[in-house]
Amino acid sequence: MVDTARTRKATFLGALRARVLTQAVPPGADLDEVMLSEEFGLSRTPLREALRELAGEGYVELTPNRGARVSELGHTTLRDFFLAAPMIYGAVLRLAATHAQPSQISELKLAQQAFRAALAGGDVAARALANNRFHAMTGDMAANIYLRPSFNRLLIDHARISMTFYGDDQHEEPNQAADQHDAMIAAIEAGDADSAAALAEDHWALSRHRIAQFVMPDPLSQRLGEPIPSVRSL
Amino acid sequence: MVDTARTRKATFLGALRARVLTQAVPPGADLDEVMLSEEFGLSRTPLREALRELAGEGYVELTPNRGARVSELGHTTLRDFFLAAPMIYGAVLRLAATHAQPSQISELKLAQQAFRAALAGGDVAARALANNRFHAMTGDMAANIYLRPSFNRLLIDHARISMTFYGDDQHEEPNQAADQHDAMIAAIEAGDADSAAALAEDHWALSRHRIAQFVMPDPLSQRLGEPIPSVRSL
DNA sequence: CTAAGCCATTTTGTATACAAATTGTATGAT
DNA sequence: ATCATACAATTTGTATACAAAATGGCTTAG
Repeated sequence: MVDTARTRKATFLGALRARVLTQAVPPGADLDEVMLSEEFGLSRTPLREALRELAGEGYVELTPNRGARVSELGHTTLRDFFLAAPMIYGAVLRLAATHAQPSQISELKLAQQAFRAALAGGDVAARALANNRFHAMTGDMAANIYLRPSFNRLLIDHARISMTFYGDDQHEEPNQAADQHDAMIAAIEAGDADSAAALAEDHWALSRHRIAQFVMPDPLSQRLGEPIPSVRSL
Repeated sequence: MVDTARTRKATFLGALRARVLTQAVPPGADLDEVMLSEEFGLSRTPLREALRELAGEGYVELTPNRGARVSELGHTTLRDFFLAAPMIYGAVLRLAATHAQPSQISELKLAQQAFRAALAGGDVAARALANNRFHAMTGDMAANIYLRPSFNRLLIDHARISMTFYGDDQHEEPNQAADQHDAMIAAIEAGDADSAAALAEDHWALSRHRIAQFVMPDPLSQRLGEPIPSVRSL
C-alpha cells in the first residue's frame, strides 16, 4: 500500500481511536495539533479535519480557540453510563437478532475468537479493543441509524472504563463476559430477540456490579489493602 | 457585532442546520464547497471543518472524494425512527423531570410560548424550528451525554419528517402537540418522571398515527383525492 | 510582597495555492 | 451503434503562509 497523505490521515484516525479506547491518551489530555501533525506526517489542515470527525464520534471534545482534548470521563459519567447502557444495548441486541445477515454473524464469530485469544494473551489493551470490536459489530447488525451514535459513544467509554477498573488484575469476569458473548451469538443466530435483549442487560449487570465493588467495596467484608473479591454470582 | 470570519462560520453552521431541518435543502442534496464558501464569505478550509462538525451531528453525510450531502431520509428511516424514538425520548423526558434546573424550566416555557406563536403564525418552517427548539431543550435538561447524540439525531429527522407530512395542510395535531408540551412542562416542573415518560410516548404515538395515516390511508373510508382525515382520538 | 498590565511566545483559525482524484465528454475501434 | 479509452474539466484533498487569539512571563505600581 502506498504511503500517501490520505493513508496517513486514515492511520491517524485509527491510531487516535485506539489510543483513546485504551487510555494510552487519558481523558482530558490536551491534543497538540503541531505535535500530532509531525508524528503522523500530515499538515495541520487534514489533521484538524480528522479531529472534527473524532469529535463527532465522541472521542475528543473541541473548545473554540482552545483546541482539542480527549473526552472527559467525569464524576457523573458512571451514573449516566449505567442509566443509558442497558436500555440502548438491549435495544441494539434486540434489533441485531432481528436483522443480522449471515455474513455478519460469521464476522461476529471471528471477532469473538479474537476476543478469546486476547483474553488468553493477557494484554489489557488488546482485550479492550477486541471486546470493543465485538460489540461494535452488534451495533452494525442492528442497523438503526438512530441508535448507532449513542451506542458508539457508550462503547468508547465502556472500553475506557474497562481499562480503568479491570486493568490491573486477573479476574474471572472476562471469561464470564466471553461466555455471554457466545450466548449472544447463539441468540442472534436463532433470531431470538427477547433472549438477546436479556443477555445484553445481564452483560451490563456484570459490569455494573464489578465496578460498584471497585468504587464502593463492601465495608463489612473488606479490609484496607486487601484485593477486591471477584464476583461469583449475581 | 463585527463580521469576522469566525462569526461567518457560526452563521454558516446555524444557517445550514436550519435549512436541513426545514428541508430548504432536501435530503440527499449535494453540498458544493465552493458555492457555499462564496455564499457565506468563507474560504474552503473553515467551511470543510464546519461540514465535518455537521456530519458529526448528523445533518450531513461525508463520502471520501465525493463531498458532502444532506443526510438521507431513506425508505427504512420511518421504521427505524419509530422504533427508537419512543424509547429514547421516554428516557430523555424521564431524566429531564429528574434533573431539570429552575432556569431551564423557565427557558422551556419561553420556548413553548414561541412554539404557540409559530402555530398561530402558520409558517410551517417556523413551526418545525420552534418545535425542534422545545424538544432540544428537554434534551439539555436530561443532561446525559450518552442519550444526547441519538436524541439530537432523532430531532433532526423529526423536524424533516414533520415538514414532509404535516407541511401542506392545517390540522388539529399541532394544537394537540402544543397541549402535550404543556403537560410535559407540568410533569417536569413537578419532578414526575413517570408522567413525563408517559407523555413522551403519547407524543410519538400522535406523530406515528398521523404519519401512518398519510403513508397508508385507511382503504375502507378513504377515496382517491379526498383529503386525509385528521386524528381525533388515539 | 502582591497584583495588575503589557509584551513576547505559543497556539489556534483562516486564506490561498497546489496536488490528486473523480466525472463527463469526445474520439475511435469493434 | 455500442463500448472502451483517453483526455479535459470539475471537484475534493493537502500543504504552506499568514492572521488572530490565548497563554505565560516580565515589569512596575501599590
